[in-house]
Amino acid sequence: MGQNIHRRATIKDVASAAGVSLKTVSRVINNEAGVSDDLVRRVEHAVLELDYRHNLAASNLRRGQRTASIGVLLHDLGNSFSGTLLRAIEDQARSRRIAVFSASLDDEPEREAILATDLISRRIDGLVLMPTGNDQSYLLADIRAGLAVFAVDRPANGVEIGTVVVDNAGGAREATAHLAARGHHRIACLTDSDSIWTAAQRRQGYLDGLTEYSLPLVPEFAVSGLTTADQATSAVLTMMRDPAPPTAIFAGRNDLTIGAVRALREVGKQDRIAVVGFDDFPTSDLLTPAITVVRQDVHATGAYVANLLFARMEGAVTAPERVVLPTTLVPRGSGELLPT
Amino acid sequence: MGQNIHRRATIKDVASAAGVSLKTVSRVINNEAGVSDDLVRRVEHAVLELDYRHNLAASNLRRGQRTASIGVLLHDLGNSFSGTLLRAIEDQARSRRIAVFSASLDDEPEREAILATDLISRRIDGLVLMPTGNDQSYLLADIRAGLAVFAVDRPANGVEIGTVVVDNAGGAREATAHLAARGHHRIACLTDSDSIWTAAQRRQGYLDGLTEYSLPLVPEFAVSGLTTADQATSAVLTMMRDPAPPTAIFAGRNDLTIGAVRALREVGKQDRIAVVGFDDFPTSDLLTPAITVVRQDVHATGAYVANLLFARMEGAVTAPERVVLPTTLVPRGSGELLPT
DNA sequence: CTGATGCCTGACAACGTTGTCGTGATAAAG
DNA sequence: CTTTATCACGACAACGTTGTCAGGCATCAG
Repeated sequence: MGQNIHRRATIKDVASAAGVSLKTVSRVINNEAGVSDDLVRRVEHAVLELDYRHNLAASNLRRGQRTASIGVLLHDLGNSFSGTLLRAIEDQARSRRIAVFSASLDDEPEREAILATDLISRRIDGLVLMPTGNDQSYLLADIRAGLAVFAVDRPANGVEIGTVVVDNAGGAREATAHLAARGHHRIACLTDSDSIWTAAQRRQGYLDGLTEYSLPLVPEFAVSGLTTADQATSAVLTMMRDPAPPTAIFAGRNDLTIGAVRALREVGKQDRIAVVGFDDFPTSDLLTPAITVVRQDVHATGAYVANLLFARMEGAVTAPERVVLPTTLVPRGSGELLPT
Repeated sequence: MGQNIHRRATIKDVASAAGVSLKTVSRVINNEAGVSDDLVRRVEHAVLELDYRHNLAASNLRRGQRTASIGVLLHDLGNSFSGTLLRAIEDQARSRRIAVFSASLDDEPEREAILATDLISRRIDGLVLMPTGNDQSYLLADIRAGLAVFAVDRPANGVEIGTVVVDNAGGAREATAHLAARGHHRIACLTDSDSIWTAAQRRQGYLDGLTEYSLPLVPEFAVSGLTTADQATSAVLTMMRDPAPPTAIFAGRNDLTIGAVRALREVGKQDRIAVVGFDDFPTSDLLTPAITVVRQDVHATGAYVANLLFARMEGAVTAPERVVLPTTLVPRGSGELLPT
């Protein structure tokens, strides 16, 4: 039943307790054939007796190569987007008994490099990365050494790696067109900093939508650099003071959508200004009006990239390609309000 | 600049490239004093030349003991509760350069044991666990061997370990009292299965609240075993068909709250039936009426348990105790509706 | 010039495990 | 009864790293 010593039992301890050699214990632990039933029993008994726990690090060292672990570096594990991605990847990892290291990058390139190299020191077999810096070439040598790396949500730079993204520009274009088709001429656009690839793509899609309907771009209504819901709220409040304010808003991320809705509530215009948001959120159907969104299937994205990763880890040789998953516009009310 | 070989460089390779001994390379890598500037330069050059990456597994094996990694086993990394906990723990880990393994348990005891022992094989130094099974005694030997373990959100069984929970019963009691104080006599209660500790605690708090106001328990209104929002919706719809339906609802988890709100919308009673939910959610202020909730500070909980864990890992010796963090009732409207 | 002192450096063993190979015993075949 | 094949088991080295210790060299005091 274990003793009070602090040192953990090793196969050496198990071996002497069972009166066999190291190698025999190793064989029993790894379910190798060719050990008599009697010895198997004695070893198993000693294992329980000494609370022996296999040391995977030592095993991996000796066996070389694989550690059956991967790293997942995303924007912020606390938000539902990254959380859902992580969960989807984890589900694929579980069935293969692969352990998952995860961490948040918070859009800090330096952190990305530190965390990635730390994980590489731990000899992860694979890495799913939501690139933050504009240079991932530090991964080159490790990729050559056999590390499987895939980018998700955004492309990487300086390395040719497989990438899974959604059709940000297409979804944003569709959202904008959806509004324009209903007669809106002054459509605002809220996005995060252009240095964030998804934000830039969505803004571009918005511009495409305007072009498609021959609508002029009103620079004051196309605000980028919005990081938080609160910033979106004040941006919208500012616009609403314009003599000819927008009659519709395209919000480039769910927190910005929420910020925009708060602003419209504040000025009592939530039933008159149309809103389409990029990215769904749990209670979007419960707001009044319910929020029309461009939905991306985050879980599917995670599952997709995980499958690519594990296939590569299991030996598949594929050229690095960019997979673009589709988005879906979900009309719920807010996006179907007509201009007043 | 690296070659096309697949084998990774080891300090041995670096040593021969730099024309020094293994040990000197090791010294340079670990920033140990007592190496001449000339050799340091030569070694550093060889390190870059060969794309050498330190092998932490081998290092840990030799150094014994610590791996500077922890495990975090929570209910579901994809939901915001677990996600926020993970993020809070990760933030504490980061500053200590500790890597985090994480996984979801989905309330499956078997999975808990498998994942925990897998992580122990990898010699994690610490573990934060949201216990799922009713027996965590399998951790006993590892705790004796020095593994730091803390439970979060729910207590563990079969082991005496430090635990951080919120005042589920107190918060639920307060919510119920809040409604009763406004004249509600028929208050419904929606909770998950009693086998889930938090659910049972919240139900108990509800019962305490009824007792405090000398209200009778109407069994049909106190529904447990609700797992999903949809189940909450249908439970509420059923109640609403009662000749004397509840005038207020206490929902024991945020998804159940959302399910209840959907049901009330469906029967057009969202402005007449009061609702208080346990656990806040992002848009609770944007619904009409805005939802009154009992809030727990999930990030603080995670930070708290992480600090306990790291303090223990750094040598603090503390008796296993249960920390109960407070909850806050946030009135927003739905909980202040008066009985009709 | 000798001995002591200090600084660099490297040889070696060890961490816990497993692959390789050899040994002895037993069984099957001649 | 001898030869060969088969089987169970163990000795040993190695995975990549670092702690220990000893040796070489230069410096400095006597």
